[in-house]
Amino acid sequence: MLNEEKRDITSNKIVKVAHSLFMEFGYKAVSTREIADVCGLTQPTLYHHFKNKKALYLEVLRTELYEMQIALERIIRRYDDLEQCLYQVTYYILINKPSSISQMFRDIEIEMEDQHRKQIKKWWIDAYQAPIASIFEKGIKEAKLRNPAEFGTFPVPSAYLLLNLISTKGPEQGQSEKHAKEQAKLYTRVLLYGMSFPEIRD
Amino acid sequence: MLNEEKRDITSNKIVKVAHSLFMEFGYKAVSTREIADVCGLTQPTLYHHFKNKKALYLEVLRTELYEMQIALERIIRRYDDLEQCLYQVTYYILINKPSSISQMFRDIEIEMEDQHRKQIKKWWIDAYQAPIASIFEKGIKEAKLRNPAEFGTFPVPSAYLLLNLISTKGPEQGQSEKHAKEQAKLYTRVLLYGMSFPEIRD
DNA sequence: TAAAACAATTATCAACTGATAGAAGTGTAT
DNA sequence: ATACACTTCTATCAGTTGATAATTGTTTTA
Repeated sequence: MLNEEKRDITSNKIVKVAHSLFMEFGYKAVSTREIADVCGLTQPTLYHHFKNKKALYLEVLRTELYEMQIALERIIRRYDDLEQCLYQVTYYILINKPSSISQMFRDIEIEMEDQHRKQIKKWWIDAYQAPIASIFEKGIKEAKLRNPAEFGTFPVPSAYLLLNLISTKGPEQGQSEKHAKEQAKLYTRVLLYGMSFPEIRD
Repeated sequence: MLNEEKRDITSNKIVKVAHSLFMEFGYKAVSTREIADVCGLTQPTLYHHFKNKKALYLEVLRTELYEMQIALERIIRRYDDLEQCLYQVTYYILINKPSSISQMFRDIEIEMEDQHRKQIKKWWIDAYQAPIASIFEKGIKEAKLRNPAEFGTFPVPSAYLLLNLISTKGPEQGQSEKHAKEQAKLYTRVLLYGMSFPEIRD
């Protein structure tokens, strides 16, 4: 095996393992030794591949957010119907991000320095905010959604409404594969149509 | 000053400080020395008032959740109208819990042992889930909300819909006092009436 | 094949973690 | 005033943290 390949393989494995650990337990709660152990490596080896723990976390975020951006843009391109599109996006995030978004926010806010935060924010906007906001923007243009000026549902805040619904995991909500479909359906329906009886809206 | 008073004062201060630190940075990221420093005490003093770090965290949760329970029950008793009640509850949580709920979930899930988790879950249900679910239950009984069997909006899942909307804080949402009112209004309206044009609902 | 480049190791570091023991100080009660 | 209870302190512990230096072994290149 070439050294170049070897390096890539190891680096990718580290990033992959670090990703799952960081997202589940948070930046501070995961030690570099834990990551190395799961990878079958010794801890100093991580420092051969990444400058320090923060650099590794940054790389985790970069790959994570880039993959999400590609996936969401593909879904949005594929589905033209507003409700269908929202459902697919919601389902994809539910399946692929088991409760990692809020953890991410905290770690970015607390553990990262300003210089990195700006870079991460850019990645975040490209990956989540912009794609999802574009769905709502289209819905508004096509007059399928309420007047944002009256209801406060501008594209970007609307994107966060959806993301908030998705991202927090309650103390007893497991995320099975079929349950995710039901949840995605519920989220999109409530977001679009609300919980009240349509007949008695004043 | 009586020794008894002194002890209570110190204990309360520790709990109060620990509360703000734990909720902002998470259980693992906050050291007992940090808590002691903010209290103007030395670290071993904490161990005179609490058996260990976990016991302190438990006490923090207990007081926090109990206060929330009292407050929510009071609000629900006061406001009879569904929308008004949801708005007030949302506003209260937004003001008093700056993004601490999701952090709490994580810490309970990850850092606590099973025996404590069950106790905490009970506190949680009494403080958040049951009161908020009761609002939706009433709305369903009064036929102000959709048929849960068709829409999936049973009282308890509905409560989590609201809590999810409230609890996650995006990467750029500050929580000023006036902004909280707008946000609370937006959340309740969207939850009840949805984002779509009422006219073109099929 | 020799040497240069590279990956991964062992050994180690200072700083920090939660936690304990025992002394010192402070207030209470007889 | 003396004895006691209680609060807080200093000193210290073993374990863990992120990080570095020097070494070993492997691969690539000349």
